[in-house]
Amino acid sequence: MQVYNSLTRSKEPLQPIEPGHVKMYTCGPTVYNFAHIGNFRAYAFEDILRRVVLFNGCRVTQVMNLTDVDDKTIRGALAAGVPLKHFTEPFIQAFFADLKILNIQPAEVYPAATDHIPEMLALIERLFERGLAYKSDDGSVYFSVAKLPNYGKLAHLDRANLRAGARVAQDEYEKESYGDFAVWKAWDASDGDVAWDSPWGRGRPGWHLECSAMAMKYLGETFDLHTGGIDNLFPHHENEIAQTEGATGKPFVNFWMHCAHLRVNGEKMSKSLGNFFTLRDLVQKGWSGREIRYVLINGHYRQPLNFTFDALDAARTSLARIDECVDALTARAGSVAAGVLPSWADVPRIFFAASVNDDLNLPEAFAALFALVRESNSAMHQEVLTPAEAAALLTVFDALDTVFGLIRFGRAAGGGMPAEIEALVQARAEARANKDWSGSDRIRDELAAQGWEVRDSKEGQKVKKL
RNA sequence: GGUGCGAUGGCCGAGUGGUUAGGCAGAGGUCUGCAAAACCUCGAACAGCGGUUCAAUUCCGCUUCGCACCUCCA
Repeated sequence: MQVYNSLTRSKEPLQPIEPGHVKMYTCGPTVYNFAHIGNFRAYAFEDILRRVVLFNGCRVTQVMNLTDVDDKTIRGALAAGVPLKHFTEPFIQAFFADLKILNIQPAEVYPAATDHIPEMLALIERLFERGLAYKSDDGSVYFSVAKLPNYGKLAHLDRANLRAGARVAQDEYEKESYGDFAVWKAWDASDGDVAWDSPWGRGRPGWHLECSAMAMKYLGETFDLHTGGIDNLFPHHENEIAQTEGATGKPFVNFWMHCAHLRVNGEKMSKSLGNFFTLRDLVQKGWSGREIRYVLINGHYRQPLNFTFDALDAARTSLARIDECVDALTARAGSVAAGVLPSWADVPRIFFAASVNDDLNLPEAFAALFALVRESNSAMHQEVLTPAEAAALLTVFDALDTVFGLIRFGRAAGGGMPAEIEALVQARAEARANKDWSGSDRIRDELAAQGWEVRDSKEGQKVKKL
């Protein structure tokens, strides 16, 4: 497979250091609130990446950090009047629950920043040894960007052209030069009781340092792949590179991948625009995890994605179409063992693999999926599909679904129908046998009113809960 | 000011120097008592202006508009 590497700004074959085993680090949530769908776009992208690597027969070791100490978590804990861990724990659990709703595969390791303070202190020590860190008057420790010649290689930023952004006041910290960033932040009153001892005084780790220390601990000083949202490219990822390469003198990461932002109704998501949604907001509005997942992975990860309710509607209809096809194939296959695949299935099957391996081109992968749906339906319509072929097609759908993660996932449970529904269906069968069409239609309306859809086919009535 | 990205049919969203992306929505048809589903067919797009070329939606330049980052936003 080949992927777009932000470092080289080109597509390159993804070759892991250890053949057949991709080690990746993905920037995880800051657990001060429920994650929103913009966050989940990034996690869904990383999930697809992971699944495509697995699809290619490689092993994956994925590390996703939990940032459980920073300005926002500290502020939240102080406002709630509880210890930091007590404040963050529910959001960590909510995050894992949300991942399940979206069928995002769990990472191998979820290290929390507060559990890795010793590793962080050791890393700062190494930076001092290399002459890359200095202590300021207020007790904070800064990384000296000027000492690292290739600082800016990821963001392609020229230090001479850096200028103050609007995000942070310039006089906030006591730094030697603009561009230096804190690896250790000295305690102040706004931190409450959140502080750790260090050789440089009480304080807490800088955000960038957390990721460097934890990535190195679990994946080694040099590993394959690091991902995140495009907004993390600078300064976060640039600074991770600076810290790690500064300390080790070795390359940190071979491949960097970044996903574009999500917009909602064509606008940046924001609370004031009323288009700010957490996953649970959408679930409360009646959208399922698989419908939301469909929308999130339906675009290419490097293009901005416009999230709309029309798109969710389209996802619902599209998924129903896939479900109908899979159900029909399942019925056709019966208990027959998979036989030879119909020849027309080869093109979409191969096209699918080529698409996902070309920098995760999911839109094309979906086109392949729908080609299979269309051709399968067509073959069944013409009654030329054998049960063995249907069974073989189902194995193909399942193979594709190892990447999509939504064909077999999250479908409304079939289950039995309540006795009163059963009775209505039975009554309707009798009405139909008597060609009592108005009676049949009346019962169909009644079933619809109770949330059950009935369809007539050659095999009889098909009843489905809506 | 710097560094990048983008503009595709009613909506979402790929891709390509010449040949149907795909999904949703829409139109017509087949099937059906009707409906639904399914199948078949169809219409509809490449922001604007130049340039290169036999040929440009695709390559180049400019313009307009939009987005992202420029020190702790996925």
